[in-house]
Amino acid sequence: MPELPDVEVYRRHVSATALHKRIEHVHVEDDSILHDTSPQGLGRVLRHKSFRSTIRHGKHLLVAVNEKKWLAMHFGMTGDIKTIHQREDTPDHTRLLISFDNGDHLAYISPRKLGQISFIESPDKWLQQQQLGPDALALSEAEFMNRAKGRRGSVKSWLMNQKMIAGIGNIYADEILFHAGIHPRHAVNHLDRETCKRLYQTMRPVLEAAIEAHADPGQMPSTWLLPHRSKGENCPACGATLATVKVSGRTAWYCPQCQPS
DNA sequence: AGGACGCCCTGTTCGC
DNA sequence: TGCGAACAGGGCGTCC
Repeated sequence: MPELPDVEVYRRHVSATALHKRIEHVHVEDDSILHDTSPQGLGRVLRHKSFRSTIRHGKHLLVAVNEKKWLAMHFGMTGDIKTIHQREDTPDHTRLLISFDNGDHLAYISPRKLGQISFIESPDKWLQQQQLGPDALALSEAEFMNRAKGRRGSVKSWLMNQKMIAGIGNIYADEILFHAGIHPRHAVNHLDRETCKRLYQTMRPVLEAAIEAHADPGQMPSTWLLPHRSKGENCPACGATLATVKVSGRTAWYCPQCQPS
């Protein structure tokens, strides 16, 4: 689930429920999710401290312990963040459980263990090292156009390339292209200026509306592609049967009528 | 440079 | 219905 809108929902949740509380226990259920740290290292840094603030960049959630220590969380293809109250059962696939002194716990959930957690010292420096592009919601039209310039390859793989723009994955790339009326395989460098602008101007409202819907497909408008991406379903705009094509090794859902190649 | 592929994992869905 | 195959909202490395 975790693309930009999902991670923004997690960020807001952490920000609203997990800041300024004393951390009592840190339990690592599966250390394969740890990157460049250990259960001991994690405990040493977090125990008896509290979280101060949060930042989201693309699909990454960063939580500050102090200016020089940030917990960086990534979720892979499946993941979630939940608050557990008191003695409630911890959710399945909880890989990290952080317990606060008020009895609440923050659970980092990663069913397929494709997520990763690490410590970083400087968000700015780290984002640069990771070569992540600007966050999709913090990107100007001019820079968007600029980044598209001279790129070869399909528009969908360009949108999903985190070094170009951070935050867009398979689902929202499809959603944005659907609303912009662009075929996922269309070459980026063949998009005319107007179409490229339309793509930019579609990206932000789609991501923002998805956040408003709490990144929950059930709360998204039925005019969206997202609730319809399965075999035999019809385009919510024109009724044509939806089609799929492989792009960057992932399945792209699109409407052959509304998004001609 | 960018596409195709395999891989890391495990739970769910698909198709015979 | 049952079972193995294919697939799933990410990203990395390798080969071409």
